[in-house]
Amino acid sequence: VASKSQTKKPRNRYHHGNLRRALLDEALAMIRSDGVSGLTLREIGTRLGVSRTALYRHFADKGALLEAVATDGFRTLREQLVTAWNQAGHDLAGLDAMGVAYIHFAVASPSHYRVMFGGFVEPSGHQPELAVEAAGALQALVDALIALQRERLVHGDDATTMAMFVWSVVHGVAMLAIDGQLHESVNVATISQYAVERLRTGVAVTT
Amino acid sequence: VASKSQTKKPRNRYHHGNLRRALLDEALAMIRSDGVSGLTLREIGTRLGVSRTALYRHFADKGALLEAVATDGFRTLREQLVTAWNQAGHDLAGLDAMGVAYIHFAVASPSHYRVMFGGFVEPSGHQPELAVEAAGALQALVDALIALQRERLVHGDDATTMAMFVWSVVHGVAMLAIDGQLHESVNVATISQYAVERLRTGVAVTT
DNA sequence: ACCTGAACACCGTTCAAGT
DNA sequence: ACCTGAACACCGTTCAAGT
Repeated sequence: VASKSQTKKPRNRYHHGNLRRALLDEALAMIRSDGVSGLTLREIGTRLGVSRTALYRHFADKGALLEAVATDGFRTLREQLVTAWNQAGHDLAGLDAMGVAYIHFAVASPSHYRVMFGGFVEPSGHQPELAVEAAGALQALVDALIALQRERLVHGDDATTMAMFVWSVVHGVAMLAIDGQLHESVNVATISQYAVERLRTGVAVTT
Repeated sequence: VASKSQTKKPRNRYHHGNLRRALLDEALAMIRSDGVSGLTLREIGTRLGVSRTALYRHFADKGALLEAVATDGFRTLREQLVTAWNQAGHDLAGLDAMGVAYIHFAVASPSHYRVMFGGFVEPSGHQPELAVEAAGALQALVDALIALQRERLVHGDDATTMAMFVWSVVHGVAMLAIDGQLHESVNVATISQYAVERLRTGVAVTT
């Protein structure tokens, strides 16, 4: 733990301990406080006590930095989905928990979430890592649905199609919540609960 | 019609026929071809053969221009939703048609759609026109659901909550499609159809 | 190998001045 | 009232030069 906290204030050192990680963390902090449009490469350098151009040793350009931010987000999202699924038990309640966890992630880190889905990164990009992490987050959902299918708890439809649908629902709720587009009479908790219930009704096998 | 096409190439005129409308149209054209990040106020002025600062006579700043673009988008979206609802007949098939029309609008004009939902405009803004148009688009959906409730075709749940749920689903599908996040084995038509069907299952009264 | 400082091209916005 | 040209502050990025 001590060796990691060492990289926190690395001033007056020619060789930066782990500049790439520090740049990424600072970018995340700036995005969180000032939004995506408030992120400037120059300010990152200033805050880290490093030249404005030092960043280019670790990222090709601003787009590559945002790509790394998005990749980091998908990794975190997958972890939280898997945790929710495991903690709730591998049943329909687990599916509910994943939906809630998904929306919670987006609402808790709206700007980070927007970098992942706001069109800032090209999905057809040559960087495979982003695609791998994004696919991994979706796979957590597919795996859960397959497990539920095995126990005859959800329809036997194509699992990937079902997963895309479930993802669409929680993604839609999350985006509307972030954008402040939810009608005043319908708060996040209400619509989340309603969505999860209707999701279950639409997907689960009626006994 | 002739009087409108007159504003198309208004060069060498001190008094511009309808500069505000021309600025908005040019902004839409630039967004469509180059994306939101490709929109620059300077280029708009150049293309219209007008000073770079002429725009500030009609819009407070770039944000106000984007706000107008978003407002325009919500107005078009509502029109297309109402048209779909009316043409398909005021029944469950009409609800399907609205869902398809919604996704079609987003996929056909991805950058315009992103301005409406990409966090570029503050929903808490002092400009009431944007909020009015956004609420109007949602209202088209609420009205349809109320009509369906009257005929006992959908559940008697709170219509606004139901509308927010339906909106979330089509919004989620649309955003994932625009972002290119749909899994390769699931194209837009497939997930749209699946979503509309599951939506109906989740919302309709089971006879 | 990694970092620096100056420089370049570009942008949104302001403002005194024109008609 | 509406528009213009010059100017200001800011940004991403490049590049020869340093250690």
